[in-house]
This record gives sequence, structure tokens and C-alpha cells, in this order.
Amino acid sequence: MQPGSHGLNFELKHYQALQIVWAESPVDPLSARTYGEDPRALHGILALCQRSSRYRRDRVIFFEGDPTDYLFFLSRGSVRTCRSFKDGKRSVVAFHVAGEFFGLDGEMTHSLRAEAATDTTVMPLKRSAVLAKAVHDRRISDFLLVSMAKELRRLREHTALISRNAQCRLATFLIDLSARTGKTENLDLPMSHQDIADYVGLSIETVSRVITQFERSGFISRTSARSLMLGDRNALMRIMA
Amino acid sequence: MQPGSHGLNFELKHYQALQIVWAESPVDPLSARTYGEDPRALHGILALCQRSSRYRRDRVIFFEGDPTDYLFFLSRGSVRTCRSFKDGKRSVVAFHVAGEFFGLDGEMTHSLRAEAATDTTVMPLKRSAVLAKAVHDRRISDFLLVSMAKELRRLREHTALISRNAQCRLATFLIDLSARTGKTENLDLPMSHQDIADYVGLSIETVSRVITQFERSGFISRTSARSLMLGDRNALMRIMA
DNA sequence: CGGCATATTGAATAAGATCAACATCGGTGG
DNA sequence: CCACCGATGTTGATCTTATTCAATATGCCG
Repeated sequence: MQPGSHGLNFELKHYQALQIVWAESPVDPLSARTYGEDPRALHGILALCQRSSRYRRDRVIFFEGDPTDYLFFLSRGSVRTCRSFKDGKRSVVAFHVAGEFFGLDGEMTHSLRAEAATDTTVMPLKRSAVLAKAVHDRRISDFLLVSMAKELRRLREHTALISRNAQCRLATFLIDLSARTGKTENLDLPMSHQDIADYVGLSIETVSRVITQFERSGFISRTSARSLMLGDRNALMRIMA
Repeated sequence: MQPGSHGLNFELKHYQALQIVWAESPVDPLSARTYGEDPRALHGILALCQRSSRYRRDRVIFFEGDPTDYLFFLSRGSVRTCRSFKDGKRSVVAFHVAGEFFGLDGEMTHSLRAEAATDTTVMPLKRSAVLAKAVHDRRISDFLLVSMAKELRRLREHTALISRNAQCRLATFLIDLSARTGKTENLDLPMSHQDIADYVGLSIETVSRVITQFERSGFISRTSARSLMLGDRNALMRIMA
């Protein structure tokens, strides 16, 4: 892959979604005009990538404790960031889908491990190079700010699930995933039930049972375990409370 | 309170903690040199505050759905950001302590409610003014970046609790709180048990029981319900797994 | 001192985890 | 193309953990 093309084969809507964050009034200095209509910021960042890397499902992209020397642009596939505990349990803290950055951190070492949840293509970007460029190009620092603001919001939403029951957790997960991938129907889950379970904090058995329950209630239908149709989104929304 | 003084009566260590984030090698453009040794960035932001506001315990600072016109610097007290659900339950997504910003968001409206967890003094800052100033002063945009990176990391840590048991959740909470407030002993909880329960996703009864359990195990001791002594931090760390 | 918030403790209940058996899927090699 | 096999997902029975409900205690502020 050439540096000039930047492997921009992720869907355009992801990029646009990234851009409109903080879109507000026309007078806002960080408005849609600044972010939304000019791909140069993203382009400028991705120009720092020498070559893209591919990871097969379950391969580790960085470990907990690794230096935060690189951040990554995910051009294809999906990534999970997670932590494993001494008792063998695992928490998936976040999923990332195509068009998103991951590995941004304010410390010198990663506090989480990143793994490919499906086969992926990522563009590694030397953190120091990105930051050096951000010093001279304010659109790039703004871009980072926007990326982080988006991730913050997603984490806040997810955190609010900690006191909710199994149905609510999974309804929220499904609605969120369909929104992020832009799939309103025929939602193909880009991760295993085990990944979902570790993300929402339930056992795989409970995940399976609740999805079956949703199906029996007519909220969703399935062609296979991994490919759903959200027939009644409103019902799921109601469960989210 | 005069604009010149900016109500900087929060403890210096908070500020320093904020500054050393992303500190890395001397050649890093966003290194400790940039952030760590110059209070002008924070000063520059706080100069935008016309007057500080006080909120008594449980008062709402902003509601879910309110426009994100202001962000806030917390100069005294503690704040919780939370969401209430139709079934009457509440999730506390984050606590903020003196020296931190809150209310930063990438969208036009807040997705969470912010309330004073104790009596507080906050400095409201017009978001558009901060961003306008950030355009001309790169230290300010950097400062925002650092603030958000810190909040991201805290949320990630908290999110990982979703699949952990009651002891682990509370041990993590206590250790984290003592680190953030800098109190290694005589940890005074700046929030009610109900707040803690809604934060870690347990009932108040379970919170009470686990704390009692910690006390009986000799990990902590209490002079009152709200003032603890973490006698055996290592034991708590072990429980965090 | 009184009265209301907050916190503790116990007993019953419910939600989800765990254990175990079985089903299905997807890939591989014959 | 089909048979096989390991990985993934489903379903049922039982057990554990935390919730709920209820009663009591303690603290806090007038």
C-alpha cells in the first residue's frame, strides 16, 4: 500500500461521523466547517503511516504495559481493547470499528491490551510524529481532540450500563452497534459471543439466553448466531430505559 | 472572587498531576516541558471565567440534554456525573475532584447530568470562548487534550469493573479515590454510600456489607461511616486482581 | 434533645453464574 | 463433495452472589 493512498478503504460515513463531532453554530471555531468539510486533517495524519499492518483475528496489536509509541487508525475490521485478571476473567473495555483511531493514551504505557476482534488492517502512526505534526497543523490537534471526545462519550454510555440488567445491557449493545456500523438491518456481529459477554459483563450463556429471548419476543430475528435483524428497534430502545 | 485570582485554591498536586500527563522524552513536542512547568495554559483558560459559582450538595450543575455551552473547572468539592433511568435507578458515571475539568463533550448537548456530590465551587467557562482561545494558543488546546486523555483513562479503568465482583469493585474504588485525593490514610469519602453504590453498580446494602467485611478482615478501619483508614493497601490491591 | 438522613444488619428472593450436555457452524482434508 | 473435527453457540439444572425487603442503628443538624 502506498503512503499516498493511505488505505482509505473504510466507509466514508465513518469519516463523516468523525468530522461532525463538535459541529455547532457557524461561528464556533471548532465547528463543522473546520472539521467536517476538509479531509486534509485525517489525510495529514495518515500520511505519517509508512505501511499498513494486517492482524488476524485474536492477534494482539499491543499489550498492557507496552509503550504508547504508536497510535492506530483502523481501516478494516474491528478491534477490542481489554484487560485480563488474575482469576482468568477478561473485561472488554471497548470495541473499535473501521474509521476510528485507537491506542491514544495520556500515559507512557498502555493500560489495556488491544486485539483484533476480526481480521483487520491498521495503520500504525508514530505518536511522536503525530504530535510533532499536530504542533504545526492545528487541524491535526483538533482532529485528535475530536477523536478523544467521541471515545469519551462512548465510554460514558458504556459505563452507565454497570448497574443495568442483562436485557438492558444487550439491547443497548445491539442498538449502539447498529448505529456505529450504520446497519439498520442484517446486523452482522463483528465479534464472538464471548467478546460481547466480556464487554457487557455477562456470561456467554446469559448473552445467548437474552438474545434468544429477544428473538422469541419478536424484537429481532436470526439467520445465524452472528447475523441478526433488528426488526423492532423501538422495543429494544424501550428496554434500554 | 476576582477574575485575576481565578479561585486557585485547589491543591497544587492536582494541577501537577494534570500537567505531567503525556510527559515522555525531552524531544516529545507535548512533553513535560510543554505542559509541566508552565501554569500559563491553565491560567489562560481560567482567565475566561467571569465569576465562580457555588453549588450545595445535590444541586444540579447541568442537566442531561442541556447544551454544552459551558465547561467547568472544579476548584473546591466534588462532582458526580450521572444518568437516571425510567425505572428510578441511577448510574454515577464519574466523580470529579478539585483541580479537574468536567462538562467537556464532543456533542451539542450533555448526555449526562452533573450534580454537586459535596458543596462545591466551580468556574464556568464558555465553551466557545475556550475554543476560540485554543485556536490562538496551542497550549490551551493541548491542555484540553491532556484533560480528556486523563478522563479517558479513568473511564477505561472504571469500565473494566463491569464484570468484577463486589469486593473487587469497592477495593478498586477505595484505592483509586485515595490516589486521586492524595490521602493515603484517613480517607474521607466525599460522597454518600448511595453515590458509591450507583458508581460501582451495587446496592447500598452490599456496599455497606463489603466495607464492614474489609474492616473485619483488618484491611481498613473506620472512625465513622465516611472516614476510613486504609491500613492494608496491599490487601486491597490483591483483591483488585 | 428531637427528627430526618444515612448507614448497618438480617432474612427471603431473584438474577445471573456455573456446570454439564448437546447442537451448530465453519473450515480442512480425504 | 462430503465427513470429520474443533470452535462456537444453545439449552437445562443447580448453585452463588447480590438484591430486595424489613428492622434497627447511628449520625447530623436544627
